Amino acid sequence: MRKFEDSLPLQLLKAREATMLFFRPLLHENSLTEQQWRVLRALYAYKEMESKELANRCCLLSPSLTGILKRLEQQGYVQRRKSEEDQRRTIISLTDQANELFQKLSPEVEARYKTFTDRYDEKKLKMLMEMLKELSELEP
Amino acid sequence: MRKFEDSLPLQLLKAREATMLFFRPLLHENSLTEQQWRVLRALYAYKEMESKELANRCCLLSPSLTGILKRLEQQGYVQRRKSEEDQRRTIISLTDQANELFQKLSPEVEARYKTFTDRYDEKKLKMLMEMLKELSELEP
DNA sequence: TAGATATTAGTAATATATTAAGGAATCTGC
DNA sequence: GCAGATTCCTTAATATATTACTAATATCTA
Repeated sequence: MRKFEDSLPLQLLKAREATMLFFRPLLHENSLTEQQWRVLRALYAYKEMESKELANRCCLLSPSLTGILKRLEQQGYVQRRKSEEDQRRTIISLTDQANELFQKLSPEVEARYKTFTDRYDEKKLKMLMEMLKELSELEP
Repeated sequence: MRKFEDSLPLQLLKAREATMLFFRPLLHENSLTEQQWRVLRALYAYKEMESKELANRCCLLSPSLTGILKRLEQQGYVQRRKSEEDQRRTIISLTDQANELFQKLSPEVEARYKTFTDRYDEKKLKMLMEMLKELSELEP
């Protein structure tokens, strides 16, 4: 078997961890988990979404999303309503409070992104993103 | 702020998920979680290790490792002993039963790895691994 | 249109992730 | 030698991950 360190899933995990070190402190200062932030960002980009689409975009399973949304709702960041056409579907959107949070955090997020790209060349980053995208589209 | 899909942590997560789709069914057939398998592989590669080193290599935090080791011990795959020199340290190693598991699983793991490299060019994979390694060595 | 099937969100149970805090063993400076 | 700091592992509490299952609704088919 290949060497332990040559495991691709392990290296992806380590790379992700190293990247998050740049951003996690900022989230933590604002009492947000990584997953909560992912959900908020997706909703900020797409305005409103059904639960299932949100889970797919955020790479979350629906039982996880259920709990995350419950807590985000308690914190006043998201709201839910039932779809008119299909009563099974729930449509989720951001509150004004969440939009205000984005106004407040965006500059700092970008600043930390710059700190990151100061250390990891942007051209290399772009190439990496393309390779990752291709990888993520594979199917067994 | 950048587009939601341009988030590097998200793409790393998706790439990892896509990769695991090749291997997870095999682990599941053998009642192993991803993390349990990571620990077993590390121990297989390094024979025996202290708890702390094991956690570092596997990218796990020690409270998680405590539970994982407890369950692996119950399943008969690992054994623990106290270090002679330093009574705080626990040294972990594989049982014979775990080594037998590797004999049984190795061929199938390699087969699935080949299925993977049939779809994702090995030269590209090598380049990707190098970029990931560089990324994982960054510090904020 | 009744009845089978599929889809969506959610619940339940267990495993892991994360932060904080704990006890025991070791080290350090004095 | 010893008080205080440090290190290692563990527990506690909460959040998330994963699989299996359920309830409600929607769709399809005979």
